[in-house]
Amino acid sequence: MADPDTPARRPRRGSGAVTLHDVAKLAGVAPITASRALNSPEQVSAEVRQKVADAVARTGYVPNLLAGGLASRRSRLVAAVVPAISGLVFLETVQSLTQALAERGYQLMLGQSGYSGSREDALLEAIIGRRPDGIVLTGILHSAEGRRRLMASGIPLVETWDLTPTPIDMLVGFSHEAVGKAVAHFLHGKGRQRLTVVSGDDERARRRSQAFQAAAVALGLPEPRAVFVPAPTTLQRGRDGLAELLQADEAPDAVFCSSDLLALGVLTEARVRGLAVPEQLAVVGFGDLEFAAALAPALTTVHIKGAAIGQQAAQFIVDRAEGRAVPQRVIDIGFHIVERAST
Amino acid sequence: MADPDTPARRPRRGSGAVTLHDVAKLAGVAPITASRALNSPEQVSAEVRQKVADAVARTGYVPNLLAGGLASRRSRLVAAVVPAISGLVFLETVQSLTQALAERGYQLMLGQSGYSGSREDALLEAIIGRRPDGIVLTGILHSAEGRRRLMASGIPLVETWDLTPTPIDMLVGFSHEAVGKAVAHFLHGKGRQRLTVVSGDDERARRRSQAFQAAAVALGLPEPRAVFVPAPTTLQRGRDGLAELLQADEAPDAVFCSSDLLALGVLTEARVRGLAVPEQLAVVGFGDLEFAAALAPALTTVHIKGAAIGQQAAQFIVDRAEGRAVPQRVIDIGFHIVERAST
DNA sequence: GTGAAAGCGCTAACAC
DNA sequence: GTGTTAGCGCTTTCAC
Repeated sequence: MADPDTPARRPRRGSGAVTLHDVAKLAGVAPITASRALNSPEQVSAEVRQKVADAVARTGYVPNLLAGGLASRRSRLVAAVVPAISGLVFLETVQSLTQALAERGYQLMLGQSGYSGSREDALLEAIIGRRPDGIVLTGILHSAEGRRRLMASGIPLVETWDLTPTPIDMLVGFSHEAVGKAVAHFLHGKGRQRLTVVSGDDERARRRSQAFQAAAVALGLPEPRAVFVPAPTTLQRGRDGLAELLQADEAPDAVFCSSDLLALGVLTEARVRGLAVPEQLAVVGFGDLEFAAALAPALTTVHIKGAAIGQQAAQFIVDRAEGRAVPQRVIDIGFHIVERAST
Repeated sequence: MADPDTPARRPRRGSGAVTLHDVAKLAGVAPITASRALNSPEQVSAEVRQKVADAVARTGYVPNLLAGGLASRRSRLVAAVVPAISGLVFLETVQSLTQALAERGYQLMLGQSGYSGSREDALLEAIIGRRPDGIVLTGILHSAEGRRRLMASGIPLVETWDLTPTPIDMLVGFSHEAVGKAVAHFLHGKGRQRLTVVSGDDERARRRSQAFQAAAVALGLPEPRAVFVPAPTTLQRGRDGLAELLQADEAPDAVFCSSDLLALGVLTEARVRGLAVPEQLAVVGFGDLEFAAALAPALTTVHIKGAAIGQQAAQFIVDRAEGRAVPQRVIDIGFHIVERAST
């Protein structure tokens, strides 16, 4: 029973899903009115609001955000890039970011760049191509080309977990150098003399370790020996790290670990070897993951407000996306050493 | 210097970004030809391919995937829903899923439903609205309404980490009941008599625990006492759990924990109390996270091939998205008990 | 192998 | 407060 007016050219058929058009027809209004009833209800009469709501409920309409994003140039999508979620340190940040964004009606897209940065370019293309309302970068961006593309894209960008001297756009982080220095001073203040480091070999962990070593030397201590293990850090690598440190002539009396997981490994290895913590060996971690406080002995560690970083990053991006001014574009969120039984 | 032909009506200006149109003009071809040069190069002459590639490089063109997705009805986006990434058990799955999808040109969108399921509806709307090419569900979907919407959306769906009798669409998982039963048999085989459980209170952990209890009874053992702690599980809750179990008249000689983190807590508490593992107390975890093997004593635990689950889920969705048949829609990936020093 | 036309489903811009 | 029109940037369909 073909319509006699049907043109010869076969029209492109839609996906079959309910569209705003269908809702509008059912509600007896124009599509744009239905759109307003859903997106800016205050612009529309209570009666229309009700009719549209009914039509939505009856049809099971779900707005097509691809179409909406294309038309409005607001995707309500935010991309986050982390080296690898299995690193654990960023988990809290990702979690709070997801949540803070969800509360404001935005969705998180997660990308993993890997610690090496090989897939970085493809990842950036996939991200920029989706025209997210913002990008959150956690950990360094390896390629200069990548930085250029991001700047060229004009998408609001937040760098986190670091305090670079030349931020691309916005930034919420802390100084890794300051962390290294603070831990050296802390251990020195505890009377420790033979400091050492077990660290992941990623760039920021290295910077903490180097600052730690430099500060120790500045305090008149011998230069701390350092063992670097491949990132991401694991318990096993912490055990291996301590084992390696113990091969030297002089036994260390303190270890600074670049992650709590490494520190747990060091604690484990020390226990197995009958090395008393903190009496013979002080152990300091980094991250203050949940388990740090519950270990026995409880782990002294550097606390980073990961949740606050995520929330602030969300705030930055949503403010920008909604056209609000962002006066303060760089925030040093700081850190603090949580002293527990392991030192 | 206004163009005299400019109509009175102000035209809607674009985002200012480079479009396929610009690339095509620069390459001296029609937009559709430029599109083909990028998306199906084999349909186009080498010469055109080169000219388009040059134009892309010169302009820094990044395809707008929102527009492409709207027109082609393929978003190259896959959504994953987990209760909370901080739960750790799903990390490996999410990681491998992200990676497997990225290799095939798809991007992962991550949603967290929370263990309670309160935000679930809003999350589903945000997901379905983006017309992903697939959805991966990890952990149960709480609301029946949610299930209905997902089915109605027609989006390929993979349920994971479980083996429900009535899958919505595709499924890759294992039986939690079988896990509980296997662990009970394992401990019984080791000669343990007074079995107990420390479990998260989420639905699947409960099912493992109940199957564990039922199997113990079937083996002629007394019914294992169970302590349930709020999900997500943590080290501290493992410590608390064991403390509570030890208050009873008869001390347990085995604990089955619903996660490795809980097990680490139990190990820690046992050590603090001078309870020898495995001599006085056998401990079994669940998940086989990286640290399980490196602990002292090394943790016996249930290994789940989280990475394989992620890869298979990716395979399922990509196959469907690209129109390939998926003959086997339900895969039991199994599990196995990794025996280590803690039992 | 290449192109013209017509949308995908939505919203910005302008009327009334 | 509501409607009309014209796109957003891309790809499908059909034609050559």
